[in-house]
Amino acid sequence: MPEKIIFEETVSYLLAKVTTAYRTALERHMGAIGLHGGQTFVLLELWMTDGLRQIDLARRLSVSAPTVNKMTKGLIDINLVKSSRVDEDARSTRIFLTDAGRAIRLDVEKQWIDLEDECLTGLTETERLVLLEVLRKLRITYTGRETANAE
Amino acid sequence: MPEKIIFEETVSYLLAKVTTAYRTALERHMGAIGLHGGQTFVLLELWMTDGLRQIDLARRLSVSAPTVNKMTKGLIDINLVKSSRVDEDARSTRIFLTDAGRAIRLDVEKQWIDLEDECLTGLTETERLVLLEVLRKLRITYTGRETANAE
DNA sequence: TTTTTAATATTAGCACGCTAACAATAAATC
DNA sequence: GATTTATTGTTAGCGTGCTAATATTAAAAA
Repeated sequence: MPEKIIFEETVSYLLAKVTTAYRTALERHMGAIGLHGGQTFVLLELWMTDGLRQIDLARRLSVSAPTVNKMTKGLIDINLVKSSRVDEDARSTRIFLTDAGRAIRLDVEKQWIDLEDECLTGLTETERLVLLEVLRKLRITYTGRETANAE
Repeated sequence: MPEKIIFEETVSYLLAKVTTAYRTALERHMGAIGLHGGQTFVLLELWMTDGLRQIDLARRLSVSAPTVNKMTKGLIDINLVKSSRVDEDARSTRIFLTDAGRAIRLDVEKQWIDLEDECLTGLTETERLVLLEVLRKLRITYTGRETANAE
């Protein structure tokens, strides 16, 4: 007999519900300081390593090249980042932070703390630690990568 | 002294990485049977309660009215669902499953089992149970609702 | 050296999330 | 009954993810 699957009781189902809701919360928090969700993660990478090429960002963020292209365009439009062609390779452009791009870090950190507090509401410390570990595993499962700093 | 926040070690950061990757995995699995991620969840609701209005779907799925409008249009285009105006209220339309819309359930269940298996790769049974509980809590935190069957 | 292949950025177009704005209808209020 | 308010669906437009296709340039192979 084929076992009847109950969608609502699967991890995948709940994960889908949470992912949608979480992205909305992220947009709300970052929108408060004039940023969008995806743009925030580009800035995070540039704060670690300024002057990355689009292809580098795509690899570190685990997103496609066109997605990076749009996100950096958005950041250029609001003057947080600028793009420079380099002599070494006429194909690629390097993305550099502007002064404003460096300065907004404090605001992002403040919002991030709020976002994290909201996220942890109702979770015990044990649940938080297990969740961290499980999310790391899920990240590897889906992206095949543990950290952003990969070649 | 302001504590230095390490984004990569927050739940929010990992959640963001996993959400993006998970949505891609969902698209891949459902794409294999000609569906998109969002459409799948509309079907799930209609399998439970056929003939819902768009506003009902929006509430149960915790998404906006325009989003439901687009997703149902997509389902109508591929003939899994049809929309009927009702006498009782000239504003609203009710969404009904077609025969194909009922029939595709078996394919979705099959894909869903694969999706769930992939998701659970590398997790222990304890981690799975804690994850389920935590995801339920996160869902409430972000949507203020525990189940889909809310008014 | 010439040709082929690979790498990088970009454009077009789709799904799915959102908000804002609008039309039509129903319900409530005066 | 007439007016106001609320509900429902829809359109327009944007960000963020994707794939496919294209131009340009670099690297490899012939």
